[in-house]
Amino acid sequence: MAAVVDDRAVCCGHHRVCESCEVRDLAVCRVLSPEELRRFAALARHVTLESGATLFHEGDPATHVYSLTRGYLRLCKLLADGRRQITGFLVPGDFIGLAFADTYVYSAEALGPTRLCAFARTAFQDWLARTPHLEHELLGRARGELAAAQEQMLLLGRKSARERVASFLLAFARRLGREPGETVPLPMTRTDIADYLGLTIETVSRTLSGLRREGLIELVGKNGYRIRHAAALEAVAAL
Amino acid sequence: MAAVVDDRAVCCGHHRVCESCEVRDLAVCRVLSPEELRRFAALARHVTLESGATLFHEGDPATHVYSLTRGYLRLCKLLADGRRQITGFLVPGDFIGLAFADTYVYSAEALGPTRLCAFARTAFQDWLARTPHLEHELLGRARGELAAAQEQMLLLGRKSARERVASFLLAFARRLGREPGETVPLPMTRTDIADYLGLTIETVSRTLSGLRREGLIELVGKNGYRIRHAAALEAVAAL
DNA sequence: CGATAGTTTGATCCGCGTCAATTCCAGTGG
DNA sequence: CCACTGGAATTGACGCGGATCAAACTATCG
Repeated sequence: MAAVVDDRAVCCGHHRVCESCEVRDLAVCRVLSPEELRRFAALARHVTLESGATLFHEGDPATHVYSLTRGYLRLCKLLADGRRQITGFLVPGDFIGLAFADTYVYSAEALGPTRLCAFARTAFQDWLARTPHLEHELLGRARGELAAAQEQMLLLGRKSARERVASFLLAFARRLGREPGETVPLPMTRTDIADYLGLTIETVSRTLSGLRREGLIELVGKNGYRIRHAAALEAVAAL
Repeated sequence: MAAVVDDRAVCCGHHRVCESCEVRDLAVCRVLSPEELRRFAALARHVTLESGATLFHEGDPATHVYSLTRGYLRLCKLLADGRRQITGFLVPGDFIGLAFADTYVYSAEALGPTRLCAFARTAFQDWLARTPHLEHELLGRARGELAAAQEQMLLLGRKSARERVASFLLAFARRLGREPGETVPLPMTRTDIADYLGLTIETVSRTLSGLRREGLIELVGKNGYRIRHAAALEAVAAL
């Protein structure tokens, strides 16, 4: 694994414990008292991934859970012949560990330079069992992810290519908290977008070009975009 | 709503409290002490649905959560123009309330005569907050549903029609705990299967006929099937 | 029986996948 | 500064899997 673990950086990723920590919104910390945070910090280790590195592989024994503090991850599932489905993109503040128990059910790969907090899974589970309000917080997160997963099933099962791309652009902008009109970064490649939307790279490219030609969006370099007409794009998305 | 609520049937759906109750495996009860069960029972009401009835609609305020005791439900999401995606089928023992908070994120409809236990959502949430090990149980359920949802995304995004149908037949048989070779009931219509797999009714029908012609499965009436060659079917499913 | 809803099967069509050829950049080195 | 290079993106031509349209068949229920 290309992950670099920094054992000395005992940090839960939350400013109440660690001044140097860059994350503002770490699920597992938000609901804790200072005393709880101190004990919690002892469990955490910083992990750094370089661009394209794999955090863990689908099917491997699940040794850790993580909280993403910087950068973006893609979660991938593979078929035997290499076909790939990306089940989600993670942004800073997301927790990794809601969907699996003993083995990872997807691979996690860095879209660029990435930082995480890692927790040994068994220790985390033990600690979770003694911290009911944290479990409550995680259940809320799971709720949101389940609803999002079902929205994605609707997209994959019933929407056209054009509707899929429009839905994605709107959802990703909202995910990053960007106002309509602001530039949204696209940390993933066209291939990643295609594998997330159940399309091919060519169809994604053609569809983006079409939306740009029609003035609904603006492409900012190759790794960013801006929504010009949110209402029109929402109409295309068939929400 | 076509639901019939029986106010006198104070029953949590678990035999330890209610002799007449038919369910064997009710998530919200399994982890409770007798005393907890008694208090819990006061929250529950029996609901009966006739075939095709709607338990609740997508977008409505979420007033209740449920535990399915008898029959099968489909969970549906609709687009404005009527396109439908079924995000899951529920079988006895399943809990309904993991994916939504204030409003239902899908509609729930009975595939046949159905019985449920209903719990007022607010009361259930209050009670949940005071029962950590129940929250733990629900988090485990959410974990399983999330993993299943991601498997379904892989199916919808990347599998061919043939692979989808084969995957569905295998997964549904396992879901009902049927051994390979046993007859599996199909309580849903071809339309339901199509809307679950992101296909049309014609494609589902053609594909089932094809698998039957090849001897991989046997169709038992129109509402049942038997897997003749599990290994071959698994190969088709591209697991 | 007829009526109705669900299913199967066949013929045709089209959106998106596939294959192929440029084009566009971000590096990198001279 | 420009030339070169390799990976990513775009664009075009064409074909196929599954959707659509149409019709016949089956089962259930009055």
